[in-house]
Amino acid sequence: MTTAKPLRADARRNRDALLTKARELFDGGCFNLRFDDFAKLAGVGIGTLYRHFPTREALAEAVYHEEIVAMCARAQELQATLPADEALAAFLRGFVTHLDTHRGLAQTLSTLTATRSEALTEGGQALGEAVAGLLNAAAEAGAIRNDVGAGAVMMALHGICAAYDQPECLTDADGVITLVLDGLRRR
Amino acid sequence: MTTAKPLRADARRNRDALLTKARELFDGGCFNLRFDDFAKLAGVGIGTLYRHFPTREALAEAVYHEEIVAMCARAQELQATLPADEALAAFLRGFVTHLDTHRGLAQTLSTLTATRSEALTEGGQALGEAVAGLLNAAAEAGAIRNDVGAGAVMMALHGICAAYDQPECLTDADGVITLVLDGLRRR
DNA sequence: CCAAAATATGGAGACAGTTTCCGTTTGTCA
DNA sequence: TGACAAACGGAAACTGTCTCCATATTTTGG
Repeated sequence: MTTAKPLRADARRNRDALLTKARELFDGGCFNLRFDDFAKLAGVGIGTLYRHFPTREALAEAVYHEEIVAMCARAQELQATLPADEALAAFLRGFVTHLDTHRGLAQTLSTLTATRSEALTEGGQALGEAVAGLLNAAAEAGAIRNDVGAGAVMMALHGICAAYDQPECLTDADGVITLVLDGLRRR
Repeated sequence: MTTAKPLRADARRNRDALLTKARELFDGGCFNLRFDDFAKLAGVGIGTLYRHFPTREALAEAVYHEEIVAMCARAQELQATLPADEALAAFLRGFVTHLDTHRGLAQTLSTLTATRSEALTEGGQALGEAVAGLLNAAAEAGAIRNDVGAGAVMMALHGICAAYDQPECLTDADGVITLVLDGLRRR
């Protein structure tokens, strides 16, 4: 999935420039900038922009994808260095923190990707698997119940992402995580 | 908020036709139908459509608003007829059920309203207050903890709404509700 | 019941953002 | 270094959105 296409040097350069600029603008909260202006801002022609990212959503997806990959890596890392239940808690809390430091990005991505796409579902799945890994490990260690799946936890996270524009959200986000962790604890 | 404008007979008729058609189409999953085609479908001119609902989002909001009003009424009713903790549980479970029977609508509304608006926030607040009412009653009755606010529960619900397009969602949605209810229980 | 006033209608056309297309430029490989 | 392939840029065509106003409908008051 990562290979299969040896991109020409300038093409890669442009693609990266677009992606970088996109992340920057998205993080700043610009989600409906004119598409051709965006090309200008990134220093490439409109045609080039379109060749790399046929739609506004494709661009968002690419950024989103990078984000997911980083998240999954983090899950892996935590799982390898902490006890199962701590890894799970750390991941979930870290998720909220990350979101909080990239509010703009989160908000923009959730807006821009509202029209569900294949790539998006796929990304969600990848993240879901990472969460499932954390949950399974904790369940096997006897630290949490095993009758509620990773999908449920993903939904809760999704809720946090989706709501990330209200003022008091950090408190509420923490509340959700608390509810999820407490709800998961074997009683 | 409900009064203040005695609408002319034909105006009301057209408005209702638009709203009804919108609900029907949204429920069927059509969220990016051409706006002028939509007008034709509802049997009115484009100008009329625009006069009543200046944007696509305004239309979505109107439908969303009706939905919220119904939800709030339900909360009120449950609260009046059941013990606090049962009312809360019934409301949350009912929420999922309702969503499940109107998948298309839920999905469309969440897509269409991704660009947050004032009216939307307002609607969310109304629903949030209804949930807060249920929570407070249950907390006072000593059935649940009181250190997690309604906002957190709202976020979880939001997550359920937002994720409502995956195949296995009912199970996961139930999982979320279970986690929330168990997480809320005083330990 | 009718005329005047008020309100609403519809859709042609102006407009803005999107997307295609192709002549030119840049990179690659032998 | 030359020839070929890949990528570039942006003018122009296209597509959906939204405005505007002459026409039609409803309401009001005499």
